Amino acid sequence: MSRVNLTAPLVEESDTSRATTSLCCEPDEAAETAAGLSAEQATNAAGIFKALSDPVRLRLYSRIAGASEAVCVCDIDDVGVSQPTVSHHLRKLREAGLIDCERRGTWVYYWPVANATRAAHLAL
Amino acid sequence: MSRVNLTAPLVEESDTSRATTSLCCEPDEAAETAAGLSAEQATNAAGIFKALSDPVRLRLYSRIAGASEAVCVCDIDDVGVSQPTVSHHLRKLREAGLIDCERRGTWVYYWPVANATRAAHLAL
DNA sequence: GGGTTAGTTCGACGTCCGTCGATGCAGGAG
DNA sequence: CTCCTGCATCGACGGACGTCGAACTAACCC
Repeated sequence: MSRVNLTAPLVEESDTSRATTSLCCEPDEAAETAAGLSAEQATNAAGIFKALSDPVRLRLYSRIAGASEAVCVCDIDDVGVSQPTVSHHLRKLREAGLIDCERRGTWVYYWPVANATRAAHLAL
Repeated sequence: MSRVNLTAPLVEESDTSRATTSLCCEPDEAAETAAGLSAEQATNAAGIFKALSDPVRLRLYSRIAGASEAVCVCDIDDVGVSQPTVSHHLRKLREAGLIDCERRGTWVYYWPVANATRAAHLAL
């Protein structure tokens, strides 16, 4: 663990410790911390991150997004979970707007939606 | 909803439907679909995405990552949830390796960890 | 028609997650 | 020392999530 031990003794120095007698939350620091995302932007981007926050789902997406053409489900269902589970994850990715699909005869093909990860890139 | 209705009539054409009589999962399509992430890569990147998959947490991170200097907790705790919840989310971000912190007198300051989102960028 | 194969949907289970109030703990002020 | 403030931790609650087997549907073939 490289986490800071918050109960440990702690820093001793010097120039910054002078500030401990003044206020921390100054009223016009806005220029530094106001940036951030709006509540709406955060919700949108978080939705994309959530869709990619499962290892299985992320592997499925990376296979779909990395292929040069639409991919058949049966080509990417070797990710260690049952077939209904794969279907469930693909649905989540669809609902997040990251991929789309189409039935071609017996099989269903998936492909990535262009620019679907833009909001996520802005947050990173 | 722009989702494909999988129970709908379905496409009628033509050149691609010829392929329905052949196999879908061809043995040497590897070059197209093998790409994807390894199970380990996916787990790592998914951990980062998971840390950013909550709107509140994403806003906290964007404020910390967007600031030019370390940020005091009290400068970013106006996100609409209680103080223990903010602390909980900051801990999650720390455990994901996205931020780090340090105590300075009465207050605790947070800053982003450099290159912590690299694995996530690779997956996007 | 019946049978088979590909894939989604349903229902249930256990686990994880976000939220809160209450509590604990460190540091500064008097 | 005692009070007060800033923040982390604890314990509990409700809801969401990942997983599976079973059931269902669409398409193809005989």
